[in-house]
Amino acid sequence: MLNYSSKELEKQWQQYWAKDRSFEPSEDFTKPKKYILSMFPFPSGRLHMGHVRNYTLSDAFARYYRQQGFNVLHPIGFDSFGMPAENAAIKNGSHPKKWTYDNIDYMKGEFKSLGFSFSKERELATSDELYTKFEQAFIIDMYEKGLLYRKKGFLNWCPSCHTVLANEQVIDGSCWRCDSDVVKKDMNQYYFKITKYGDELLSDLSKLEGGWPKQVLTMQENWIDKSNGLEFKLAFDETSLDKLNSKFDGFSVFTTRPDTIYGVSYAALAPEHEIVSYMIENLLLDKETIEKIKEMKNASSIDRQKEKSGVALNLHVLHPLTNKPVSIWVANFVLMDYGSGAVMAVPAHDERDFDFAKKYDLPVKGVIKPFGGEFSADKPFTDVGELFDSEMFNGLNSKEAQAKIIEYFEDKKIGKKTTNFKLKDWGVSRQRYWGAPIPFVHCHDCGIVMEKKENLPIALPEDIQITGEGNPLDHHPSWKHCKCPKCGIDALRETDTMDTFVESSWYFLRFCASPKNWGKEAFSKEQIRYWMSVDHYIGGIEHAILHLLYARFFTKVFRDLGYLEFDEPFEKLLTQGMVLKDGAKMSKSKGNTVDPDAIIEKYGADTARLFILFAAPPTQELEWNDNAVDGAYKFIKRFYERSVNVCKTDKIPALEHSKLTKEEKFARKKVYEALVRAEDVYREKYTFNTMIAGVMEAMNALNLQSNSDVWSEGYWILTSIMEPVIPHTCWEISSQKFSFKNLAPQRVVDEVFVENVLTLGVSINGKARVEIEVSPDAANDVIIAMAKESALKWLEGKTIIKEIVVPKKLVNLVIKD
RNA sequence: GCGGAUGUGGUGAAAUUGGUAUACACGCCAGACUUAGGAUCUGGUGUCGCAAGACGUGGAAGUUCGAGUCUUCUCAUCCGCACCA
Repeated sequence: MLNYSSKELEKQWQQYWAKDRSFEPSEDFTKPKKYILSMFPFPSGRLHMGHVRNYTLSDAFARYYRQQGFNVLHPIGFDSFGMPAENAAIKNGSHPKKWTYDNIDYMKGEFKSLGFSFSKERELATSDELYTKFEQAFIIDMYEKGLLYRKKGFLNWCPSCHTVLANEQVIDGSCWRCDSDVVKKDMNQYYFKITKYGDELLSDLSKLEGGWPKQVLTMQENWIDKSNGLEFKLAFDETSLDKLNSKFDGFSVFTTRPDTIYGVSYAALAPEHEIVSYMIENLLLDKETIEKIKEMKNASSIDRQKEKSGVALNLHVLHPLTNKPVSIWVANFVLMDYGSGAVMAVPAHDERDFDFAKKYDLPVKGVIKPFGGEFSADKPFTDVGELFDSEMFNGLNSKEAQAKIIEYFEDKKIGKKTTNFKLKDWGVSRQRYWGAPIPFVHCHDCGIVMEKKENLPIALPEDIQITGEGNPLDHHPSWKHCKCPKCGIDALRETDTMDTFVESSWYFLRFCASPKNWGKEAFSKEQIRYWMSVDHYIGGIEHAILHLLYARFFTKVFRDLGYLEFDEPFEKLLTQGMVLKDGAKMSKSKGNTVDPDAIIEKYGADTARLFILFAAPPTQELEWNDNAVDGAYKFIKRFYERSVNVCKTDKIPALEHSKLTKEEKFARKKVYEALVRAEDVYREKYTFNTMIAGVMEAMNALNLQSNSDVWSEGYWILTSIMEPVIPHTCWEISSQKFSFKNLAPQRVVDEVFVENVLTLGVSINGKARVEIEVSPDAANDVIIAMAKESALKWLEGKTIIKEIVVPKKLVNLVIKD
């Protein structure tokens, strides 16, 4: 009698794997490879069930491909810069570095106790100085290429985190991390020129089709949101020019509907537009108007969306085609950071322009009517239609007119075809301590100067005061004082640090580098060529835009810098569902968390892993169920204890199928069915739940017979299938019984699927009625005759009008009265 | 509003891709063994019905010999984006 004791058994194998260095990738680049990557964690302190699910999935892939003979890279690291470390410092006085690395140590222990087959030697933390060193070098390269620049802008500022946020980090007008209302602030900051890659980031999404979930592709597409249209200038009339002291001769606008241009009845500027600012500064507007504009500017983005409002500026531009005067307004629905911050307004054919016009009683001039219908000024007509009141363009349909009008503007050199993206440049400076310093120096004479690469890394000082007020680097007595790398005079270091999403934008490349060269280079082209791209990338859907977009951007930049030779980093993306308890996402505030350590303590790692993979397919939400966890434990226990029926052997037993009993044949069939299913699951479906169900069925079938060769063959295969899921138990069985020989590719034996009797369903008018047993080579007319005989009771007094035989499945008889 | 998904027993979920709906597991019911246990084993378990049988994959229609699966419409839930000119 065997006794399953998860604790001893698991510990023993974890020690074996550590000692044996079982999971280190080989440096032999002639072998076929698989790069299996799960999104690395922030070292928050302890793993939660979402992590466990994530790494259980990647581990299953990694172990499967190792069995199949691939050279597998399955690394892990820690995305270890970031605000929670600093917040912990503010709260309880610990140093962010200590807090971070203590957490990392603890979490590494958890990885081990879960039996994850990560490469130990390639573990890294992005806050390691060696990592910062190469990152800063890349930043310098990007600056030299003009892909990083500094400018003043209206930035998203989180008053609670005391730092700026990228557009991607503002969710519904709130901070993605702490949920505070984000305000706009006017300040200097560094930007990555991600918009330069807007077109490619969009068009290359098609290369990912099939490999990435559709949802993620759509989300990225919507985020980048490209639109084509016409950009042209609206010029002020004489009176307005005078009013503005000839400081501005006009402003440019962008439209995707040039076909509606004859319907322009006013134009509107964003409250932040430079012309508006000029008028306010020079008191060209009355006090009341200025107040209203200030109100618009200060409104939160949510308030700003509630109701349209605006004020007239008493300025006019001339319509570019008709030369008629058009009044200028400031409107809250015009956004400064899209297009040029100004729009031509066509209330007759645009919902927003219409609402605004109604409120301020502005003219509505229709120029497009439905085909075969008339324009009505009651509501905007936004569909495709036929142009009228549009001079030489009358009668065209609006689609054709768009192209013709753009052409006309280009001919006359008064406008041009333009593409606009909703995607903005990525603002990366953060006014916080625990991040990678931006490696630039401000010199009075030379301006912004790059640090010399040999001086990298620019490391963080450790003796800092973290109070939560202001930027600790800025307040440090000596750190920022330095010499200008160019001219040598006294200068100041940049005290902003980088957004932590910069680190996660290239960590998957760093993993490709052999650790023995980590000090010398970030990675080599040869290593990258071999390991990339990532074959399976597994993580949460919450990174659909942020991390995955930035990582794609960096890949393209690195390609253009000559560091690599491909366009997309992640071949296949698997986005796992959330882990729920009582129908809600597990969270500390709701008090519905399940601690992985407690589950391991009670049942062992294999139970946790089995439950997680069995309870739901990976992309779906997973509802935690204590009873079902118990069930998973019982299965493993049975699986282990019944291995007493298996004979020790180092090759798969040869069985003479025809001599076996019915039960023995059935057991073999179930075992090989499970194998076929497993191959399918790993190759394309990833529905581990059905694979495990198959193994359970096979176990149930094995139990119905007692032939020890059938047991041995069954376990030879089942332990191989299950090793990626419950590795400890399977290594134990495999070492006891098979000297590990079965942890290798398995061959499907077809003879077990050959039946000497087929059971067919007989249905009448598509309705299942009885079953008949026929020989596999029975002719259709014999089958039909048998079917009729078996179904006599339903056929009495009816006429059969059609007979259908579906081979190996069923017979359908169609009857009528 | 736009976009993406999902909807099957008491529960988590299967269904070889148009061929006998509910595999596997949890739960529940009954029984066996008991050194009484939240262990193990055996059997049962979609709904209605004594039964024969009828009904049954959110709802309605359609295509088909045959639909959970395909088509159209519709309802509900979840997620993402949202004044983008």
